[in-house]
Amino acid sequence: MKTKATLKNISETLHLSISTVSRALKNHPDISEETKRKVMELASIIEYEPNTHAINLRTNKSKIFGLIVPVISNFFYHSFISSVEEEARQIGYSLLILQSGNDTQIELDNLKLCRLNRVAGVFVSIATHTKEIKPFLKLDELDIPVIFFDKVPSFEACNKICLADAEAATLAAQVILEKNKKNVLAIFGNTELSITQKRQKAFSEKLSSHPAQINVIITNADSAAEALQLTLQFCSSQQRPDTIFSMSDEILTGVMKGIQQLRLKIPSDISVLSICNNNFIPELYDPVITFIETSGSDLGKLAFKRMMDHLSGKTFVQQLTVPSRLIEGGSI
Amino acid sequence: MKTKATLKNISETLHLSISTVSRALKNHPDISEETKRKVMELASIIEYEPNTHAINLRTNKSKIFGLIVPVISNFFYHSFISSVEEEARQIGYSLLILQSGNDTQIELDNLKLCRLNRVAGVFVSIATHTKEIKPFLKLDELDIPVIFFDKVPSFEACNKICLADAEAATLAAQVILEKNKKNVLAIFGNTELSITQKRQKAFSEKLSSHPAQINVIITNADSAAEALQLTLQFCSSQQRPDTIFSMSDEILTGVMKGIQQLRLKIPSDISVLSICNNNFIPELYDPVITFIETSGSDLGKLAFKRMMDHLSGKTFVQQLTVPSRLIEGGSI
DNA sequence: TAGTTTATCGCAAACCTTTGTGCAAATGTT
DNA sequence: AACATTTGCACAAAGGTTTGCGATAAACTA
Repeated sequence: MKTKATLKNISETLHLSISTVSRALKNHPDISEETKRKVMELASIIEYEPNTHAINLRTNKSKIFGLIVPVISNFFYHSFISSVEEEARQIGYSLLILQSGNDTQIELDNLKLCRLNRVAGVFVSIATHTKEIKPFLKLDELDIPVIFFDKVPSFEACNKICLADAEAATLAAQVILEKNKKNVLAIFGNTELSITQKRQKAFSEKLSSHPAQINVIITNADSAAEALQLTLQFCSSQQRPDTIFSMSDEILTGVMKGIQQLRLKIPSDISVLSICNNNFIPELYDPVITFIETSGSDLGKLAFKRMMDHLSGKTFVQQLTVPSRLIEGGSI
Repeated sequence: MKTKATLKNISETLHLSISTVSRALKNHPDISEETKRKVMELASIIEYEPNTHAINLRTNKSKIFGLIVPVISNFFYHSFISSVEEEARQIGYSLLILQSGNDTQIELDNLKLCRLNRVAGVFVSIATHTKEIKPFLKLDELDIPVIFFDKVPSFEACNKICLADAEAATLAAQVILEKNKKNVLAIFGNTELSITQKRQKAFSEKLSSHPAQINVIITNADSAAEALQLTLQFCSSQQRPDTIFSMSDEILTGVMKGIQQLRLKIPSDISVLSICNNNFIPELYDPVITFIETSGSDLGKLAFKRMMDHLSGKTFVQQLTVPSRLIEGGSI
């Protein structure tokens, strides 16, 4: 005789109307204390749980945030997701996690999923080649806030939470200047990525603005393997650089593998400086690598805060930036 | 005049009933070709999309899988999640990702969320101290399959997909024997974890079953930092071990940091062997670390297949194991 | 006493879709 | 021509909850 616990069920047992039961459970002032007591008691006994789907249908919303990223197997997104999940959980929301695989079509499908599920909001880091942002704006029309983070569109009127890409690179260049390094091998990422362009530009400008005579070789690597090759190539000869700068965690791993292979000692033989998302990769090595942190979890917290603002009505558009900071290790 | 695209809306425009429109869109044989054409045309024009919440309410299901893990910031769960997400996406399902933080109470909350959202199924790796599995069985009663993976309860009658924990350790011991190593420092994880116990037991048994005189030191580390300390402690003296065995990725990172610090050469000064979830950590080093793979993504694929079986009616209970295999690097 | 407020609760619509059943007209069968 | 079948569609209920409004009776005011 396991009858489903519904408002209707309770109402029939107690000879009340459905609406009265509903209001009683919500502690509505229209309902007498006596009735509330009875309703709550029975509800607790039969373990009543409101039907989420019915509520969603009624309210045309759900207590779920959509989160679309190119890949979740990535240090940065990883810490971002963790951080957002944590915050969301505390206010009773969950995360619908979707990978685009950096494929614009899948991204569109994912976006559609968010729409169909009437998610409360969407966090999205767009695929590399995504140009069309109309589909994203479409969500905004449905009252679903869209917060872009990290990989954001160039379109102005939308919410963007970014890392201080240029600033991090400038900071790195500054460290190199302060440490009085003269021969730098700088390895950046794929030249098509805007983050690469920004960092490369800022890095070069900062160094060239300085009177000191610094020899800088700028290179680009698409993967850790390529970074490894570059490291081997440029560090094998006698006049190897005194410093290697890496733009990302991934590149750093390639660089470090090369350094191990060449049996170079850090920092006596060669110095290393990198931009990283957190201390995980830098602390794998001895000495710990000095790096500029561009924190994924900080970004997550900020993005979440922005989302909350939106949900509570502060719907103005804003572009925010998470500052980066130097974390000293012993590699430079 | 942006009217919402609903069946009702279409039906009114076309002077048809809602049910006819519904059936037309589903290509029901009862509806004439002519009518279908008109309905589909209009539906396409006004971009009709069925309301997921309404369907969910009707069917008492949703096209979402719940996935509960202690933490997502973990190599293993990470690759597991990625793999399941990928498979799910291909059949039009999504993932509701929930972290328990290894806290039994939060785990219960998450479970409740899955229940309330009427997820299609749940993948769960339970928290360390979770003993009570009734709440999990409750989902089964609601026709929501529960697939336990990795950290599974000892209770018999449930679906479990595990790694071959003992087998991996046995395989490791076997490699050590084959390579004729004599002095082994073995670092396992927290002794309270069942995975530690299983691996430690299998490892010891395999080694002790062999007639060769092998000197083994079994130690335990709760973190990478502790593994680092153990490595420094046991390898500083002249009679250091000829081999270090590590039970996990995390421990391996600690060991490797110690080895770098001591400037030991691999494999001439010391050999290294580890059990790892994938090639990520082992390939960070030079030479690449030889390891026994216990693949998270393979586990994910298997768990997903099991879930699909359940959803298509093959509801028998089963315990499956993902085999582990040796991936040769150059560290032993 | 008549009119007004207050407390308590029910009615019914709305959210949108799916589906069993009923019904009329068109077609087919002898 | 009389009956049986098929075709094409509509009606209505069900799924569970929320909420504006109306209704009743008790308590209060003048």
